[in-house]
Amino acid sequence: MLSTDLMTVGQVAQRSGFAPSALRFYEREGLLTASRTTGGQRRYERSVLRRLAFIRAARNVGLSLDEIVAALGQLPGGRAPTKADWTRLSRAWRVRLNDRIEALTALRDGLDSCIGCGCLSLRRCALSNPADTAAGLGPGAAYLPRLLREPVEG
Amino acid sequence: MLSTDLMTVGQVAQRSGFAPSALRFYEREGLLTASRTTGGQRRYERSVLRRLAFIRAARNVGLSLDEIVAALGQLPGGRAPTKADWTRLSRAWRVRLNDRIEALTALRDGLDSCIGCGCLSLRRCALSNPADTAAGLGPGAAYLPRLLREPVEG
DNA sequence: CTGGAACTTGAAGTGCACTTCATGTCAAGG
DNA sequence: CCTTGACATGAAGTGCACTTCAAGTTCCAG
Repeated sequence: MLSTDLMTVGQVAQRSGFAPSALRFYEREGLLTASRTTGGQRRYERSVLRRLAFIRAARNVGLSLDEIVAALGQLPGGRAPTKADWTRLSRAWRVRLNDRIEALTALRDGLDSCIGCGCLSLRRCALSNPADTAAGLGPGAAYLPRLLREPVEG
Repeated sequence: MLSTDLMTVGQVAQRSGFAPSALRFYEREGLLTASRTTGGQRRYERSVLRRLAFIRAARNVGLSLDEIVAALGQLPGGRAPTKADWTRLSRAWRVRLNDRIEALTALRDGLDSCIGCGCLSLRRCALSNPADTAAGLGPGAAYLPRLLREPVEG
């Protein structure tokens, strides 16, 4: 057992569920920091687990690592996030989640109505046929929830 | 105007919202077929638009191209899908969508309870700490496909 | 003090879904 | 016929998020 409460990569990996290679990668990318032993090995404070939980939650919400770096940057350096910090982030995430849920639900309901209407040709239903009915509205077309459409040129 | 109802890549691209390079890529990957002019240029039948709509819908549901190839393979060659074909596919998709919706909803509710409970440490709440309870889910827990991870607006 | 697991690094590899590039050919309006 | 924009090809590149590899070093229980 280690003499301090510092953790090795292996321990952090086990406790966080991230692979050691991911932890090193995150450090290179500026998402994590770690102190070093005289021999050069990483030693993590326990707070890194919170940070990793934060990172995982953010990934689950759909943020890219760049966005997470930005979000972490908004939490004033070093110190634990205040309730205000957390609330602000949470609110932004909540919006994202709601958008996604809404988009997926719309898609699912479209699918249901497709089954219901029995449109065999896949020609009329909104789910399968965005291009023809809405060609004038631009690529990717209309009925598909905006969030679920590809970022095609505008 | 072309003498037949066949379409060029450019036209299909414009009508479908997929880039020409994507259409060529899809052909290489076996998702599409096209006839050729004597000069070797691709000519698409109009049905390709249905197929592309199908592909887009499948992508929106979160299927990989490999999965889409498999799904398309289940539609007996050439002929239009029967109601049974469509129902079977739809059911599978519906399950996927429900899983996603459920996961996101759980995440959002976790977020809500985080705000509500004011847990500043990010230590106990379900949102920030899935790792301990779900480390077995694998690295990064990237259950959100790239399609669902769009940049934050605003 | 020692053996071996765990750690270090930079570079390269992986997988997905495409896009871009270089170079050359085709099609159709004027 | 000629020009020009659209099309063809294979190879290589992109971006994300990591993982794997090779070769060497460190830590610490026994």
